Amino acid sequence: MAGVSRATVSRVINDSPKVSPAVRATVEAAIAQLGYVPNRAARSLVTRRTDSIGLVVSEPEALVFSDPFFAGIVRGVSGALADTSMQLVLVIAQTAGQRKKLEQYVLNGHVDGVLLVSLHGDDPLPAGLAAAGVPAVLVGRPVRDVPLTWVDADNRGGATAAVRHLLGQGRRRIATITGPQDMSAGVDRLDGYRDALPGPDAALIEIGDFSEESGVRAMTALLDREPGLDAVFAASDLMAAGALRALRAAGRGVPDEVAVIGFDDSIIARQTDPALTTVRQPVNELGREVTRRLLEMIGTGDAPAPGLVLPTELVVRGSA
Amino acid sequence: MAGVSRATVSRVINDSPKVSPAVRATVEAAIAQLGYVPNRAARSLVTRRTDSIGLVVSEPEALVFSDPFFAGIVRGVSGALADTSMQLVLVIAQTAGQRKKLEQYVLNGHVDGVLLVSLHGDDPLPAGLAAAGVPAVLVGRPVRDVPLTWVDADNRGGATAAVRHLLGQGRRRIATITGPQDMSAGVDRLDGYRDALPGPDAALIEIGDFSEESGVRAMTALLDREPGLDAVFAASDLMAAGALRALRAAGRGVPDEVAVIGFDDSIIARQTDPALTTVRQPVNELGREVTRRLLEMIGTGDAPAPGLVLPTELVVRGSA
DNA sequence: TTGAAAGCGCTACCAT
DNA sequence: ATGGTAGCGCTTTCAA
Repeated sequence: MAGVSRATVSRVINDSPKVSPAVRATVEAAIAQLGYVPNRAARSLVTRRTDSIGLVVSEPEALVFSDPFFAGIVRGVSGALADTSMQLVLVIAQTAGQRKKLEQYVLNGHVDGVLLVSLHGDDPLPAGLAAAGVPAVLVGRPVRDVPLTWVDADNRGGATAAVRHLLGQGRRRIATITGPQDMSAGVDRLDGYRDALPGPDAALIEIGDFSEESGVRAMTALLDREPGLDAVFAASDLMAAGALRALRAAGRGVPDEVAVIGFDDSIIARQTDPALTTVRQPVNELGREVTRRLLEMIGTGDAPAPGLVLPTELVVRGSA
Repeated sequence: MAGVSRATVSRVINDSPKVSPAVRATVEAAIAQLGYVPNRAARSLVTRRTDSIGLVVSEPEALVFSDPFFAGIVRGVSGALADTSMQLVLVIAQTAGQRKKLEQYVLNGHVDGVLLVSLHGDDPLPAGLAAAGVPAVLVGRPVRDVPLTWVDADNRGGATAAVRHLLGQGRRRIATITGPQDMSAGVDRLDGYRDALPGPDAALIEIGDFSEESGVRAMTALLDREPGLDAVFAASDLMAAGALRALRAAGRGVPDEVAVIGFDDSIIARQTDPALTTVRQPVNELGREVTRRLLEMIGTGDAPAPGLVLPTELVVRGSA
């Protein structure tokens, strides 16, 4: 229609500098009129790029999706991808079989790069990706050392700020309900708690899994063991909500008798009674930043930059 | 490696019946040993299929992601896709420009089929897809008639059940906070309310947008207009939570003075004080079923089956 | 600055 | 039941 060769059309589409302005205009007009859209598969076949990135959630628990954290990440990622021609492929593996397929899929160049979310310490995927040279960025600091970039919220600092807030209110027996210790978010938030409390008491630490039920269980155990506690820092809002419930069941007043702080500033933090004092993470920025890094890696093929920690912020509400 | 031609390998991979068992075994062994995975782009180029479906969220509000409803859908969809070779592509369009790109993307065969979520009445996309013959299934009944299949929860029945529950408790001035009236979930839940209340009073109806803030606003307006109301049915848990807050601010006791029922049975329903009586939707099944339908349409190219309504269930907690 | 043509890896048709 | 091979739509040399 434009009276030029396929090669020229291709150059126009790919913004090649060596096309005369006149020809470019003609071709663009033809493209517009025909509503022509390049065939992705054909292009992909020759360029060996797929123009898509995978958001990989390799997590046995179905929990992740309901998690506001994940929702924020998706929003950030998709926002950063919006004015790109990149597509977002959601790759989810819950069973062992699916994880195997996932690995093959990702390692075989079906996506140009990978964003890894909700990593557990024993997951072999990051190392595999790094070894295979697949561009990949982690959402959250890896527990074990991996030659991949990552972006994380300042979990440790946020936890410390939370505990200091409790100390500042005169609380002296401050317990904590941790996240899973095979995830950096779990480890770091516990480390932050320890930072603020020199010589912490092991009896004041109970391990949870971020879920509300685990919060109930942990709080119950803590009250049993340490009836004199006057505050608790939970490593997730969900666990804090569970703790609230257990405290109510035990007849303890919040925040008078026991102060409670959560983590995430998720939507439930404002619904509990009293509303949760909590630590906000910049989830959107996190999603944006991991995407930016991944796109850069894909573009330049460059070595991974060092990890980046984004600041967290204490949000004070009624529970502490 | 197997000592056969590419054609035979292709037949093995595509489960062609005309391959001798012996050869098939040899080829499969070679495939396993080489870790060979077919190139998706090349295959796509010749088959004109992409082996991926799009989950299209064409919604100006960022709200959707935080919505537990959406999370459940994603889980259902990805579950139904798990033992398939289909990939899930998340297509999100928030701005007008993105919506335009989305339309082109989808209409140009970049996915084999489309799942549409969170549809507003004025969205031209469903009709466009139907006209273009792109397999598509709607999550939720369309407001305007569209020649596409859909699967929805029984919003109307659920709302009726909720209001009947209130009537059964002796409530007589039952107000409602509706969802947006350009979405079927908003319309149907209002219709269900009307079904249970012969000759409803327009003063008892206030329109919201599913968000918590709109719940606060609507409840405040209702109290202002109808101080004598003794119950309110909100078309979402978020709005119910907002209503709870407004009621507390107004000094009304829940459920004694005013009973409250929400919709969705989302995670916040158990966190509010009192916990929300609400209507549960089978989100997971919804996701599964739309996916099943889409896969069938893609497979057979068949005409759309009639819409399907999945039952909802009243979950009684403290607020009513 | 433009065009001709080779091939990307696969499937599907036609032979055998 | 198997192999040979054309060709899917595009990008990218290489020539002109």
